[in-house]
Amino acid sequence: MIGKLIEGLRATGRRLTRTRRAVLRVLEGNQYPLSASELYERLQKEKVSIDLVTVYRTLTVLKELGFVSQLELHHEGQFRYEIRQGRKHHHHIRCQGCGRIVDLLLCPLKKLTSLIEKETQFVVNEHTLEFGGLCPKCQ
Amino acid sequence: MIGKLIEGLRATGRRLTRTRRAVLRVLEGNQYPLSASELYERLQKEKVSIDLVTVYRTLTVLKELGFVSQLELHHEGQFRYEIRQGRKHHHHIRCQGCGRIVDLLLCPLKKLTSLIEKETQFVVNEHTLEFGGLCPKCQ
DNA sequence: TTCCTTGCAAATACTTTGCAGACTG
DNA sequence: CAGTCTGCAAAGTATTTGCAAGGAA
Repeated sequence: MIGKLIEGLRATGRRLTRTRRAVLRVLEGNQYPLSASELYERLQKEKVSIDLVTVYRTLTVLKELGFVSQLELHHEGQFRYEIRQGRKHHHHIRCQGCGRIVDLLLCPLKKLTSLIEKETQFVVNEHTLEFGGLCPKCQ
Repeated sequence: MIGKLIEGLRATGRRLTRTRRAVLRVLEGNQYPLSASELYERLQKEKVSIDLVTVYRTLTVLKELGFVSQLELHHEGQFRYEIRQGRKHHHHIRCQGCGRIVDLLLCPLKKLTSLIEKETQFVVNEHTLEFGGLCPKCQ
């Protein structure tokens, strides 16, 4: 992914830096979407010297370049970020007990969109769908 | 609705006040869910003297009593509140241009829930579904 | 009169911005 | 070397909490 990142950065007059590389690496190594502060903590554990502000700025850049997507899960009050590059459209389910987040691969909403467009006269560009419940350990 | 409110307040050792009555009235008079600060502005326009903090506290109480539901629409970074009492389960669509929020009456997700429970081993308790697009005026 | 409720000030949590020095290409 | 990037400090936004005065029953 680094190759494409360099390409994307150059194309927009930006540079590949130690911190951008590190943020992308940590995101790639994670199963579930991370918040800025979680990302910051992981980087600290890996002895990567970085400021929280830089984490935010880096995530903004990666989002602009289309490498990550930004999610807002309900009842969280913060953003989360996950690698988007090469991943299919998907949704999430979050455990109300422990907060664990799991991907859902199915998306039943494509058919629904045209129905909603008729009902509301909107042009639908995006949707968010999220489930909440209890994971096996928390039941 | 005031009758039921008094009942609910009394049952939990609370009182009916000028501000609680006013907050409920404004919410009832609105088509779409309001944020705390929007509610505050409306109250000011109606010459109701109230503090923003009290708006938040009142909304919390109304939520606890089940009179309003709290929503988090995406890309907003704030909560919104709408009357829940006597309303059916529904979702929303929000215009990416002007921010207008419209109710959707259909909910296609009941059937999906059991499928997701099988897929993830979670017990599903809630879901959020939201669409974003452009309303007729903003297209 | 009791004790719940309110307003004001301040704190909190997450995120963004300003600026000068550090680093990439 | 030019111009981008970073860290630090500070500001911004939404929301919550502490406390003493005000108000409902």
